Amino acid sequence: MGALKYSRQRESIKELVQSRKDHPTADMIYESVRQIYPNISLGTVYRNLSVLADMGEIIKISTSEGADRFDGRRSPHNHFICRQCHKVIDLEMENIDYIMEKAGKNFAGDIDSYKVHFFGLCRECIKNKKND
Amino acid sequence: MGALKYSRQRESIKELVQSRKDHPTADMIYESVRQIYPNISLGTVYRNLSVLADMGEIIKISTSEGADRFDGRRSPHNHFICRQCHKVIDLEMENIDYIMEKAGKNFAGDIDSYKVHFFGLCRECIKNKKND
DNA sequence: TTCGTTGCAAATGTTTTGCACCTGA
DNA sequence: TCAGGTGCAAAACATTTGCAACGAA
Repeated sequence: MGALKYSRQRESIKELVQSRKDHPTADMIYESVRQIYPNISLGTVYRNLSVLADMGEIIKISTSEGADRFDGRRSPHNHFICRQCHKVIDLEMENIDYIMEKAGKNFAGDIDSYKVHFFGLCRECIKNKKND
Repeated sequence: MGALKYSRQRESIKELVQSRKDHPTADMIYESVRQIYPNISLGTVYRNLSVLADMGEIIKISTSEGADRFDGRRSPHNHFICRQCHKVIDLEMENIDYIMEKAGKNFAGDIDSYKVHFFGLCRECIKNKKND
Protein backbone atom coordinates (compact mmCIF):
# COMPACT_ATOMS: atom_id res chain seq x y z
CA MET A 1 0.00 0.00 0.00
CA GLY A 2 0.98 3.55 -0.60
CA ALA A 3 3.45 3.33 -3.50
CA LEU A 4 4.66 6.82 -4.21
CA LYS A 5 3.72 8.15 -7.61
CA TYR A 6 5.55 10.88 -9.49
CA SER A 7 4.14 14.39 -9.43
CA ARG A 8 5.74 17.48 -10.89
CA GLN A 9 4.51 19.53 -7.97
CA ARG A 10 6.42 17.38 -5.51
CA GLU A 11 9.48 17.39 -7.74
CA SER A 12 9.37 21.14 -8.01
CA ILE A 13 9.01 21.60 -4.25
CA LYS A 14 11.90 19.27 -3.61
CA GLU A 15 14.19 21.03 -6.06
CA LEU A 16 13.25 24.42 -4.77
CA VAL A 17 13.96 23.58 -1.14
CA GLN A 18 17.20 21.82 -2.01
CA SER A 19 18.45 24.74 -4.09
CA ARG A 20 17.86 27.36 -1.43
CA LYS A 21 20.30 28.17 1.29
CA ASP A 22 17.87 29.92 3.57
CA HIS A 23 15.31 27.97 5.56
CA PRO A 24 11.92 28.81 4.10
CA THR A 25 8.54 28.25 5.72
CA ALA A 26 5.79 26.30 3.92
CA ASP A 27 4.23 29.59 2.93
CA MET A 28 7.45 30.96 1.43
CA ILE A 29 7.83 27.75 -0.54
CA TYR A 30 4.24 28.05 -1.69
CA GLU A 31 4.84 31.56 -2.98
CA SER A 32 7.92 30.44 -4.89
CA VAL A 33 6.49 27.32 -6.45
CA ARG A 34 3.47 29.35 -7.47
CA GLN A 35 5.63 31.18 -9.98
CA ILE A 36 6.02 27.89 -11.83
CA TYR A 37 2.67 26.28 -11.06
CA PRO A 38 0.28 29.16 -10.43
CA ASN A 39 -2.55 26.82 -9.48
CA ILE A 40 -0.73 24.84 -6.85
CA SER A 41 -2.43 24.96 -3.48
CA LEU A 42 -0.99 25.49 -0.05
CA GLY A 43 -2.41 22.12 1.01
CA THR A 44 -0.37 20.39 -1.69
CA VAL A 45 2.75 22.15 -0.50
CA TYR A 46 2.15 21.00 3.08
CA ARG A 47 1.36 17.45 1.98
CA ASN A 48 4.52 17.19 -0.08
CA LEU A 49 6.78 18.81 2.47
CA SER A 50 5.53 16.23 4.91
CA VAL A 51 6.19 13.34 2.52
CA LEU A 52 9.63 14.66 1.59
CA ALA A 53 10.57 15.06 5.24
CA ASP A 54 9.45 11.50 5.98
CA MET A 55 11.58 10.27 3.08
CA GLY A 56 14.55 12.17 4.44
CA GLU A 57 14.89 14.33 1.32
CA ILE A 58 14.46 17.47 3.37
CA ILE A 59 14.55 18.38 7.05
CA LYS A 60 11.75 19.96 9.05
CA ILE A 61 12.89 22.45 11.67
CA SER A 62 10.43 23.33 14.43
CA THR A 63 11.18 26.47 16.35
CA SER A 64 9.13 28.02 19.11
CA GLU A 65 8.69 31.12 16.98
CA GLY A 66 6.16 30.94 14.19
CA ALA A 67 5.94 28.44 11.37
CA ASP A 68 8.15 25.43 10.82
CA ARG A 69 11.08 25.82 8.47
CA PHE A 70 12.50 23.46 5.91
CA ASP A 71 16.06 22.66 4.96
CA GLY A 72 17.08 20.85 1.79
CA ARG A 73 20.70 20.34 2.64
CA ARG A 74 21.76 16.73 2.30
CA SER A 75 24.72 16.40 4.62
CA PRO A 76 23.97 16.28 8.32
CA HIS A 77 24.50 19.53 10.16
CA ASN A 78 23.20 21.58 13.05
CA HIS A 79 21.37 24.88 13.26
CA PHE A 80 21.72 28.21 14.91
CA ILE A 81 18.56 30.24 15.57
CA CYS A 82 18.82 33.95 16.29
CA ARG A 83 16.72 34.87 19.30
CA GLN A 84 16.23 38.37 17.91
CA CYS A 85 15.40 38.02 14.21
CA HIS A 86 14.65 34.27 14.31
CA LYS A 87 16.83 33.58 11.30
CA VAL A 88 18.03 29.98 10.97
CA ILE A 89 21.67 29.47 9.98
CA ASP A 90 23.52 26.24 9.09
CA LEU A 91 26.51 25.57 11.28
CA GLU A 92 29.80 24.24 9.98
CA MET A 93 31.02 22.27 12.93
CA GLU A 94 32.61 18.98 13.71
CA ASN A 95 30.41 15.94 14.04
CA ILE A 96 28.99 15.39 17.52
CA ASP A 97 26.97 12.22 16.91
CA TYR A 98 28.63 10.68 19.94
CA ILE A 99 26.30 12.64 22.20
CA MET A 100 23.69 9.99 21.33
CA GLU A 101 25.73 7.37 23.14
CA LYS A 102 26.09 9.61 26.15
CA ALA A 103 22.35 10.19 26.11
CA GLY A 104 21.57 6.49 25.84
CA LYS A 105 23.61 5.41 28.82
CA ASN A 106 21.01 5.78 31.55
CA PHE A 107 18.01 5.52 29.30
CA ALA A 108 15.70 2.56 28.80
CA GLY A 109 14.46 3.43 25.32
CA ASP A 110 16.16 3.38 21.95
CA ILE A 111 17.73 6.59 20.65
CA ASP A 112 18.33 6.78 16.91
CA SER A 113 18.68 10.46 16.12
CA TYR A 114 18.87 13.93 17.57
CA LYS A 115 18.56 17.60 16.75
CA VAL A 116 20.52 20.42 18.30
CA HIS A 117 19.48 24.03 18.09
CA PHE A 118 21.96 26.66 19.20
CA PHE A 119 20.65 30.04 20.27
CA GLY A 120 22.08 33.53 20.59
CA LEU A 121 22.46 36.58 18.39
CA CYS A 122 23.46 36.48 14.73
CA ARG A 123 26.06 38.83 13.36
CA GLU A 124 23.54 41.34 12.00
CA CYS A 125 21.64 41.55 15.26
CA ILE A 126 24.84 42.13 17.23
CA LYS A 127 25.63 45.03 14.89
CA ASN A 128 22.17 46.54 15.19
CA LYS A 129 22.35 46.31 18.94
CA LYS A 130 25.50 48.42 19.02
CA ASN A 131 23.77 51.13 17.00
CA ASP A 132 21.05 51.63 19.60
CA MET B 1 8.55 49.93 32.60
CA GLY B 2 6.98 46.53 33.00
CA ALA B 3 7.63 45.73 36.67
CA LEU B 4 6.25 42.28 37.37
CA LYS B 5 3.43 42.23 39.87
CA TYR B 6 2.44 39.26 42.00
CA SER B 7 -0.55 37.20 40.95
CA ARG B 8 -1.80 34.02 42.54
CA GLN B 9 -2.64 32.62 39.14
CA ARG B 10 0.96 32.93 38.00
CA GLU B 11 2.21 31.54 41.28
CA SER B 12 -0.11 28.60 41.00
CA ILE B 13 0.91 27.86 37.41
CA LYS B 14 4.57 28.04 38.32
CA GLU B 15 4.21 25.70 41.26
CA LEU B 16 2.14 23.27 39.28
CA VAL B 17 4.60 23.03 36.43
CA GLN B 18 7.55 22.75 38.77
CA SER B 19 5.94 20.00 40.80
CA ARG B 20 5.12 17.80 37.84
CA LYS B 21 7.50 15.35 36.32
CA ASP B 22 5.71 14.96 33.03
CA HIS B 23 5.80 17.69 30.42
CA PRO B 24 2.31 19.13 30.23
CA THR B 25 0.88 21.25 27.43
CA ALA B 26 -0.72 24.62 28.14
CA ASP B 27 -4.10 22.98 28.00
CA MET B 28 -3.19 20.28 30.51
CA ILE B 29 -1.90 22.97 32.84
CA TYR B 30 -5.10 24.92 32.34
CA GLU B 31 -7.20 21.90 33.32
CA SER B 32 -5.12 21.37 36.46
CA VAL B 33 -5.01 24.95 37.65
CA ARG B 34 -8.74 25.14 37.08
CA GLN B 35 -9.25 22.81 40.02
CA ILE B 36 -7.86 25.54 42.25
CA TYR B 37 -9.04 28.63 40.36
CA PRO B 38 -12.13 27.51 38.45
CA ASN B 39 -12.45 30.86 36.69
CA ILE B 40 -8.95 31.07 35.31
CA SER B 41 -8.86 31.44 31.56
CA LEU B 42 -6.73 29.68 29.01
CA GLY B 43 -5.43 33.06 27.88
CA THR B 44 -4.07 33.73 31.36
CA VAL B 45 -2.34 30.36 31.36
CA TYR B 46 -0.67 31.11 28.04
CA ARG B 47 0.33 34.61 29.12
CA ASN B 48 1.90 33.36 32.33
CA LEU B 49 3.66 30.39 30.79
CA SER B 50 5.23 32.83 28.38
CA VAL B 51 6.35 35.18 31.16
CA LEU B 52 7.69 32.31 33.27
CA ALA B 53 9.62 30.92 30.33
CA ASP B 54 11.15 34.33 29.64
CA MET B 55 12.17 34.56 33.29
CA GLY B 56 13.77 31.14 33.07
CA GLU B 57 11.52 29.66 35.75
CA ILE B 58 10.27 27.03 33.35
CA ILE B 59 11.33 25.70 29.95
CA LYS B 60 9.25 25.70 26.81
CA ILE B 61 9.73 22.65 24.61
CA SER B 62 8.61 22.93 21.00
CA THR B 63 8.15 19.66 19.18
CA SER B 64 6.98 19.19 15.63
CA GLU B 65 4.03 17.21 16.93
CA GLY B 66 1.16 19.14 18.46
CA ALA B 67 1.24 21.69 21.24
CA ASP B 68 4.29 23.01 23.04
CA ARG B 69 5.21 21.38 26.32
CA PHE B 70 6.51 22.88 29.52
CA ASP B 71 9.11 21.67 31.94
CA GLY B 72 9.58 23.06 35.44
CA ARG B 73 12.77 21.28 36.29
CA ARG B 74 15.44 23.64 37.52
CA SER B 75 18.68 21.88 36.74
CA PRO B 76 19.77 21.84 33.11
CA HIS B 77 19.05 18.65 31.25
CA ASN B 78 18.15 17.30 27.83
CA HIS B 79 15.06 15.66 26.44
CA PHE B 80 14.09 12.51 24.65
CA ILE B 81 10.97 12.58 22.48
CA CYS B 82 9.33 9.31 21.44
CA ARG B 83 8.58 9.33 17.74
CA GLN B 84 5.66 6.98 18.31
CA CYS B 85 3.73 8.26 21.33
CA HIS B 86 5.38 11.71 21.43
CA LYS B 87 6.07 11.45 25.13
CA VAL B 88 8.83 13.75 26.42
CA ILE B 89 11.30 12.25 28.89
CA ASP B 90 14.07 13.92 30.89
CA LEU B 91 17.49 12.44 30.28
CA GLU B 92 20.04 11.83 33.00
CA MET B 93 23.25 12.31 31.13
CA GLU B 94 26.59 13.95 31.57
CA ASN B 95 26.90 17.62 30.75
CA ILE B 96 27.66 18.40 27.11
CA ASP B 97 27.81 22.18 27.24
CA TYR B 98 31.11 22.08 25.43
CA ILE B 99 29.26 21.51 22.18
CA MET B 100 28.57 25.25 22.24
CA GLU B 101 32.25 25.96 21.83
CA LYS B 102 32.50 23.53 18.96
CA ALA B 103 29.50 25.20 17.35
CA GLY B 104 30.94 28.68 17.80
CA LYS B 105 34.25 27.98 16.12
CA ASN B 106 33.32 28.79 12.54
CA PHE B 107 30.41 31.02 13.35
CA ALA B 108 30.24 34.80 13.27
CA GLY B 109 27.41 35.29 15.77
CA ASP B 110 27.24 34.83 19.49
CA ILE B 111 26.00 31.51 20.86
CA ASP B 112 24.76 31.52 24.44
CA SER B 113 22.57 28.44 24.77
CA TYR B 114 21.34 25.31 23.06
CA LYS B 115 18.67 22.66 23.15
CA VAL B 116 19.11 19.03 22.19
CA HIS B 117 16.20 16.73 21.43
CA PHE B 118 16.93 13.04 21.13
CA PHE B 119 14.51 10.88 19.15
CA GLY B 120 13.67 7.21 18.99
CA LEU B 121 11.30 4.81 20.71
CA CYS B 122 10.55 4.85 24.42
CA ARG B 123 10.49 1.65 26.42
CA GLU B 124 6.71 1.26 26.26
CA CYS B 125 6.57 1.70 22.50
CA ILE B 126 9.34 -0.86 22.01
CA LYS B 127 7.30 -3.33 24.05
CA ASN B 128 4.10 -2.64 22.13
CA LYS B 129 5.91 -3.09 18.86
CA LYS B 130 6.97 -6.60 19.84
CA ASN B 131 3.36 -7.53 20.58
CA ASP B 132 2.21 -6.77 17.03
C1' DT C 1 -8.47 0.95 -14.72
C1' DT C 2 -6.54 1.95 -10.47
C1' DC C 3 -5.10 4.49 -6.88
C1' DG C 4 -2.09 8.19 -5.54
C1' DT C 5 -2.27 13.35 -6.18
C1' DT C 6 -4.27 17.84 -6.68
C1' DG C 7 -6.99 22.20 -5.89
C1' DC C 8 -10.22 24.15 -3.24
C1' DA C 9 -12.40 25.21 0.87
C1' DA C 10 -13.73 24.22 5.21
C1' DA C 11 -12.23 22.56 9.60
C1' DT C 12 -8.97 21.95 13.29
C1' DG C 13 -5.83 22.93 16.85
C1' DT C 14 -2.88 26.14 19.08
C1' DT C 15 -1.76 30.54 20.57
C1' DT C 16 -2.49 35.54 20.69
C1' DT C 17 -5.08 39.68 21.45
C1' DG C 18 -8.61 43.57 22.44
C1' DC C 19 -11.17 45.20 25.97
C1' DA C 20 -13.52 46.31 30.24
C1' DC C 21 -12.97 45.12 34.86
C1' DC C 22 -10.06 43.72 38.88
C1' DT C 23 -6.04 43.87 42.03
C1' DG C 24 -1.47 44.36 44.02
C1' DA C 25 1.97 47.83 45.28
C1' DT D 1 -3.96 55.77 42.47
C1' DC D 2 -2.49 53.27 38.56
C1' DA D 3 0.14 50.06 35.90
C1' DG D 4 -0.05 45.29 35.52
C1' DG D 5 -3.09 41.16 35.58
C1' DT D 6 -7.46 38.72 34.55
C1' DG D 7 -11.57 36.58 32.18
C1' DC D 8 -13.95 36.29 28.15
C1' DA D 9 -14.50 36.00 23.43
C1' DA D 10 -12.97 36.84 19.02
C1' DA D 11 -9.12 36.74 16.00
C1' DA D 12 -4.96 35.18 14.13
C1' DC D 13 -2.07 31.56 12.55
C1' DA D 14 -0.30 27.26 11.07
C1' DT D 15 -1.55 23.01 9.51
C1' DT D 16 -4.69 19.25 8.25
C1' DT D 17 -8.48 17.15 5.89
C1' DG D 18 -12.80 15.82 2.97
C1' DC D 19 -14.01 15.58 -1.53
C1' DA D 20 -14.60 15.51 -6.48
C1' DA D 21 -11.71 15.83 -10.43
C1' DC D 22 -7.11 14.70 -12.43
C1' DG D 23 -3.06 12.05 -13.85
C1' DA D 24 0.66 8.48 -13.60
C1' DA D 25 1.52 3.59 -13.99
